[in-house]
Amino acid sequence: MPRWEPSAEDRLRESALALFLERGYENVTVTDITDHAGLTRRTFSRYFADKRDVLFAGSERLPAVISQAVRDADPALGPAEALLAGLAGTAAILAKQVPRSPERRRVVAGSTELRERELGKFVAVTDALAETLRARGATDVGARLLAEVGVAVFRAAFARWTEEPDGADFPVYITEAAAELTGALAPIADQRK
Amino acid sequence: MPRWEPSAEDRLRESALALFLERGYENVTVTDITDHAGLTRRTFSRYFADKRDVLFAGSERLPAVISQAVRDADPALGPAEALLAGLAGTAAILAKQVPRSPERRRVVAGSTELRERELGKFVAVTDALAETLRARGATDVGARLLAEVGVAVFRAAFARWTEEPDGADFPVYITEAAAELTGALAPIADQRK
DNA sequence: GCGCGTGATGTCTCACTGTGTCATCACTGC
DNA sequence: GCAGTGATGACACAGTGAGACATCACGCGC
Repeated sequence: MPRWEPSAEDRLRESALALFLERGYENVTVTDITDHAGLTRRTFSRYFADKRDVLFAGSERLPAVISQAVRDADPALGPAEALLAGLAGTAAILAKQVPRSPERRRVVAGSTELRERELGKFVAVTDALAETLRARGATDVGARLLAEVGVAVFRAAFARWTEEPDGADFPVYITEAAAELTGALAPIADQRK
Repeated sequence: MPRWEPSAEDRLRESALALFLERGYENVTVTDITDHAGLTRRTFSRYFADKRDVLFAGSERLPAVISQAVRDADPALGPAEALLAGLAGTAAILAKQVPRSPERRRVVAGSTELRERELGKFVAVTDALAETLRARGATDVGARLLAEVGVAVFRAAFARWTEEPDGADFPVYITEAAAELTGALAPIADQRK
């Protein structure tokens, strides 16, 4: 229930993104952001755990969303197939819901600190996915590795999608990346039997 | 060429690890570390970029070491096979060279901040590996994904190796993890053709 | 043997971050 | 109206990372 100027949180996020794009993440202080938004540093801390966090709004929901999608996949599918279906489904939703993805991506790519944080967010996704895949019958180590591969595929697809603004839909990139990976892994897989 | 008490850098690392193990990473300040080592905070900054860095000595060499191992693999091997061979080879060397791995691992596992930093280090490995795999004939996207999978396999193997002190050799865990992964991916791979 | 330069370390200082505590203000419901 | 509640501001403090400069120990040439 916002009372003052609407939605301090959104204003902070907007200001942050704008300033980061303009000067680069490292050259912007929290005070710069709050001044720009007409608020104080203390208020910033109430909405975001730290300076990096202002760029990762809603990411705490991603693990639940993705694993739910995998859980909801056709029960006849094995773990790996369910994983792919779930990723593609999530990508379709995400592509519409998350605004400013390309801008955010550019800022994150420009700072080691931010890339580290992003990786941390994906670890949460990996953990949740591994748990879900175990529940769908994968072995312990297999579930972990499958989850890790799934996240890698997701990130590769996400990168291409944001880099090609007028390219294909997000889910298309997912199946493409997965095909490319299994192709590259085929020599090892075949030798296995 | 150190002149005073031998090797300030090593003393700082030792002190840091000891204190982190004793009280936990978050509850130790840089001043605590330097006091313990008989040095000053300013000197700490000269050896390490930040507080986390004191736990990641030598990690900047890892990308070069691993990619060199992949480059050195039998030229007859394809990218994926060379990757596995290189990882196993590096693991064998690493297992002997890096001291205190289990302790370090325990500390890192106890702090989100440190886990993030570790992920960042592995990104450098992934980048170097992707470049090497491209040189060995993998496609752009395929090289990236293969590298990512390689790092995942490496980390899974590393985790098991440090968790089972009297278990098998590090390289054994690598081939085990790779086999498990290709097994889990088989359904997708088969459907591909 | 001696001073000199070089490099490692210490001292001092400052900007920035993250956080606790308390005051203040705007709106809600009575 | 008026008390209460919740968002925001003001102030303070510990911790970090970094610049500028002083200082000290060693190795070398004379």
